[in-house]
Amino acid sequence: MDNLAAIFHYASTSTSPPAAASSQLSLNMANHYSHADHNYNNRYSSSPQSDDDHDLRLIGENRTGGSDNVVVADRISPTTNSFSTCGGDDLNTSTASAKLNIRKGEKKIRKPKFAFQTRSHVDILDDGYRWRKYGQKAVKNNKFPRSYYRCTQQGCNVKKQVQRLSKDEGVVLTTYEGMHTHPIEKSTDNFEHILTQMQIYSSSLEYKI
DNA sequence: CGTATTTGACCCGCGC
DNA sequence: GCGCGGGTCAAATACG
Repeated sequence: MDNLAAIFHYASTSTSPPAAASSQLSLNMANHYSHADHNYNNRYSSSPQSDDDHDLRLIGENRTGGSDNVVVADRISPTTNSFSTCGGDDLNTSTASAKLNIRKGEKKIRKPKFAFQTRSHVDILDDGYRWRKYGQKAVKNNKFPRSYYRCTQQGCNVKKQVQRLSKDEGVVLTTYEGMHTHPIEKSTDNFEHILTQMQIYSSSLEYKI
């Protein structure tokens, strides 16, 4: 999970204020994809294909405008090494946040966005949160539509976009926007649970030593 | 019957 | 100003 740690570090050192919120968001992201990893592998563990050993790779930061930045990561198969780096082309962030309305006297504040490319056969990766779909749009130069989701938790304004790349149909690009204001919903049988148990176990070991 | 999804309309920013 | 593309709304529909 070195790459995941790299993403965490990268995001937490981004210039988008406030740094604390950014750090927490990136931590959320790490949680997200820990879950995605776990569920994905569970779901396809019986698959004869062996390209389920994914790696999450940070492929750059897409910064447009003042404070709108997108951390783009890429989950690749180390066996085939066949990831595409078309995130910059297909992720149009110049207008993605244009709808963030400004009321009178308010300054335009763009939330940081974090995008991940995931090599997956399914569009919807189970990241542990409950999402409600509120829109779908055709994307230019892409035969697959982009889906828009909002976190169903009341008061939590986190959004995500999911789209499959037409350049590489095996790659799903997920863009998160905002920060969850609540704990993850699924509490059992997920990677975070396992991680927690591991931490408890390791700390108890330290205690014994 | 309550909740989630679908989908066309609408809004907004941007480039020409 | 106009058209285009992206993002959101909300009524209709589907689903459990």
